[in-house]
Amino acid sequence: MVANRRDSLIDAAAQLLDRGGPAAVTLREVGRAAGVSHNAPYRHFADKSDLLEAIASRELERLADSFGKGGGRPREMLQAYLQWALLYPERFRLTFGPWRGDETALGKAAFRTRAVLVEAVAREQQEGAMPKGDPVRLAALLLASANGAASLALAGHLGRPGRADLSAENLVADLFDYLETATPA
Amino acid sequence: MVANRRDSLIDAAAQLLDRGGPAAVTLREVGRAAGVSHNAPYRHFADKSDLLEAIASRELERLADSFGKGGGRPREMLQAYLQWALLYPERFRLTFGPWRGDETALGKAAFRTRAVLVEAVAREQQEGAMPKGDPVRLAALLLASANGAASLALAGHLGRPGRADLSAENLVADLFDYLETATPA
DNA sequence: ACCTGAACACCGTTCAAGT
DNA sequence: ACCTGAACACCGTTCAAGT
Repeated sequence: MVANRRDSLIDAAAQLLDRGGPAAVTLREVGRAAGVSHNAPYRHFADKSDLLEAIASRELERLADSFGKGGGRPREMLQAYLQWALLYPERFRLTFGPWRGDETALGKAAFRTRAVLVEAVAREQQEGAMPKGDPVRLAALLLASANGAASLALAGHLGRPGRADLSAENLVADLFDYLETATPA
Repeated sequence: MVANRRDSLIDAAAQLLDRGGPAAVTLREVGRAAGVSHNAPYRHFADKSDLLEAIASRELERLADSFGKGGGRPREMLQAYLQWALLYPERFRLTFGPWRGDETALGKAAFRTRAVLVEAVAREQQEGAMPKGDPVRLAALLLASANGAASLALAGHLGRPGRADLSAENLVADLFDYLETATPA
C-alpha cells in the first residue's frame, strides 16, 4: 500500500507544511517521518524548493479533479476552491505563491486547472447565464477574486468584530450576483 | 537627516526584503547595513517577525496616504494598489500575508487603509456610478479582486504565451466595467 | 538605556563512503 | 541506483558583560 519513496516524502512534507508552514518543512524532519536519513531526499528532489514544488503540483492536480466533479458550474468550482484554501491554508499559499522554474510540471498542472474552469465559463455564457466575452479572461477574474478573498480572509484582513458576513464565500457570491445582473436577458 | 535607529533598521530590512524576500532579511545583514551588531535589533524589536511586521505596518500607512491623493475614486485607488504591488512584490506579499498579533499597529493601519476605500465607494454609490449595497462589503470585494489579481500575476499564474492582455490591471478594469453595467441607470 | 561578542541549537547543502 | 554520517557555512536567539 506504500507508494514509492518519492510520494512518501511528499506526503511527509505536506503534513509538516500543514502544521507549521514552509519553515517547518525541514529535510531532517521529512527524512525522519519517512524513515530515511536527512539527506536521502536529495536523491529524489534537487533541493528543498523542488520538494515544495512537488507538493504544489500535486495540489493543483487534485484541484483540477475536484473541479471536474459536481455540476460543472463555475459557481460550484469557485466554492470548492475556497473550501480547499480555507481548509489547507499553507498548501493554498504555497501553491499560488511565487515560483522559479518556467515549464515545469507545476505550470502544466496549473494550466489544466484553469482550463477546466474556462470551459465551464464558456458553457455558462452560451446558456446566457454569464456576460459574453473572452471566457479565458472572465475565468481569470473569477480565480483572481477567489484567490484574493481567500488570502485576505486567512490573513485576517477581511473580518472585523461584528462583521461575520465579510467571508470569502460571500464576496465571491456577490461577484457572481453582479455578473448575473450585468448579463443582458 | 538620519531618523532614529528603529527607522533605520526598518529601512535596511525593507531593502533586503526587496532584494531577496523574507529569507534575505537576516538580522546579521540588517545590523551590518545599519552599522550595528547583529543582535542590536533586539533592543527595538521583539524578534524577526516583529521587524517584518513593522515593515508591513509602514507600507499600509503609505498605501492609505496614496489612496488619499488623486481624484478619490475607487478605480484610481485600486490601480494605485496594483502599481504598488507589482513594483514591490515582496512588500506586497509580506503586508497581506499571515499575521500573528491581534490588535497591533498593523491591524489599525490596515483598518485605516480600508476605510479610505470604503468612503470612496460610498460616494460613488451615491452618484449612481456603482451598485447599491453595503459599501464595506463592496470595497472588500474590490480589494480581494485586486489582491488576487496581483498575486496571481506575480506568481505567473495569469500569463501564458501570447496573452499579454491577461494583466492584473485589465482584470480589475473588467470588474469595474461589470459593476458599472450592473448599476441601474 | 543601548550595545557587543561569544555561545547554542538548528538548518540546507555538500561530500566521501558504503551497499 | 540509493542511502548514510560527518562536515561546513549560516541563521535566530540568548546571555553575560560592557558603557
